[in-house]
Amino acid sequence: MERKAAASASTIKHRMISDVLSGEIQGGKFKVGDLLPSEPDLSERFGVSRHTVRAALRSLHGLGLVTSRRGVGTSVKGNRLAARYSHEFGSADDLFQYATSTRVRLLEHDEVVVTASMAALLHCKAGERWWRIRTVRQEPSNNAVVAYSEIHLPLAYGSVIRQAKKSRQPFFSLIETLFHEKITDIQQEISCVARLPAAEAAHLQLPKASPGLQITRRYVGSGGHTLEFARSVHPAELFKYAMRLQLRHGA
Amino acid sequence: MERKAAASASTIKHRMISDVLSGEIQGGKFKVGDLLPSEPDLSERFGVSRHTVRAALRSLHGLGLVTSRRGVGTSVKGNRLAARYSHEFGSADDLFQYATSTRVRLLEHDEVVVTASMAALLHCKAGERWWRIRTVRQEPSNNAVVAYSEIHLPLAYGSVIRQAKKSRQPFFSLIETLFHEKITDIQQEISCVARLPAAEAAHLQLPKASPGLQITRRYVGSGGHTLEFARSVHPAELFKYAMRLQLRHGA
DNA sequence: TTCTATTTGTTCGTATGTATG
DNA sequence: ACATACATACGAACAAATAGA
Repeated sequence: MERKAAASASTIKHRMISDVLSGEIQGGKFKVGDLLPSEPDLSERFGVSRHTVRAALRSLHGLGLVTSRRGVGTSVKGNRLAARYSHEFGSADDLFQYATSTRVRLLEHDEVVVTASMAALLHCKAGERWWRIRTVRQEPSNNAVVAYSEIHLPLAYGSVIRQAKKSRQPFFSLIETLFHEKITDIQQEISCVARLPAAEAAHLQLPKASPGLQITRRYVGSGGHTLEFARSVHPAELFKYAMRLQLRHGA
Repeated sequence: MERKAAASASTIKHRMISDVLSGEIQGGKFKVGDLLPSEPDLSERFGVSRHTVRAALRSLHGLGLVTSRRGVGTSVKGNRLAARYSHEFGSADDLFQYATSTRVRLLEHDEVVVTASMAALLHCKAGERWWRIRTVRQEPSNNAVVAYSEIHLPLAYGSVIRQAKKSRQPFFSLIETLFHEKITDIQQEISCVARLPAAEAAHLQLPKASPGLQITRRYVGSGGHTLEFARSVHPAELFKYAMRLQLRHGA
């Protein structure tokens, strides 16, 4: 009831004009780099005030189609609608949406020699020695296990493991502060594992060969090297990864 | 225009005003949900024309801090500007990481009365009538099914279904162009379904009760209403959702 | 229910400032 | 110096949506 079906027949002038111009840009009448007619010229063409033309151009600017330079004119920047959606975090901690409500427990940590397949994930050479840490996350109320994680750290950062036991901060956060590193990039993959390995299913208190949600994250420092690699598995149904992607204006 | 530090020491009136208001919002003088003073009131307060106030508010709107409703006023939408990590897309299409390589096939579409549980997902009232569309996505090379989707659209947008068959564009993209809507928010949830319903498993050419990766997305327009709701299921192991979160500079 | 006051949205006109070529 | 083009800013009026009397 609140939405009218009259779609492209807008009576609003500046929108009509931006529609026409947007169509002409996407249709190729104005190519990328071309200068659009000047604002007074467009005013005359469409029979509207310059103010209205500017409102239309502002909309095109918001769509990323044109860019204006004073003293020069308005030129075509792109011919495809470029919206930008972003998924933003206050900090990397926000990745762990359950972090506040759950408790982490360190199971074990040992030095391992990385295999070829693991090396591909860590972006390092096979045969290198890394720390491997195993943890579970539990709901404090009923002790239900919500995550089993396997974390790999470069040998140099081993001291954060002790710290983590005391401070309860995530590894990457400790690495940032203790080693003056800066996480500039997080590469994350989410997938569904049809049959969890027996050991992991056991940690999650699930029957053998249960399915699970798997999330892998590689934390990359400013130098491009891996600061931490984490793989977590979660019981199916119990865990949900929610995110919100918002349109960013003024790209 | 943006030489550099012109932010707070700008002589441009509308910019100065947006700086002040932005500061007051972030400082807590106006809380989220609060209504800002009306445009005429702000004109008087700052001693400028309403036109200039509107330019300032437009800038705040672009920053995602406020939202305006005709007949009501301008209210505060958020109070934070700088997030550190962001996951960006060129467009909402990029959510479908496989979209370019796969082909979508429309199975059926019908009008349905939304149940109470569905209404919660759609953010509408139970009993409303919506369109429901079922599709599958196939790999062109071997015809393997990579996704089964169930899409809900408000009745008013039914015309895009015909269009989708011809133009092969996603529904939300057609709604944007045909109805002058703008997707400002996408709420996405990723989870693992332990046992897919029989019908869905069949569509995915999987054995009964197979696990699957489920992704739900709610596309929200600028008015806050749902433009499209989509639920997709993918075969386990076959599908991976990858993303990259990058540190934003200047934060 | 109808009416009215309020508030934002659209559009016009006009004038001046500032960067470019 | 000059004309051109966009940027900023003022004033005015009406339309459309909303909320409350």
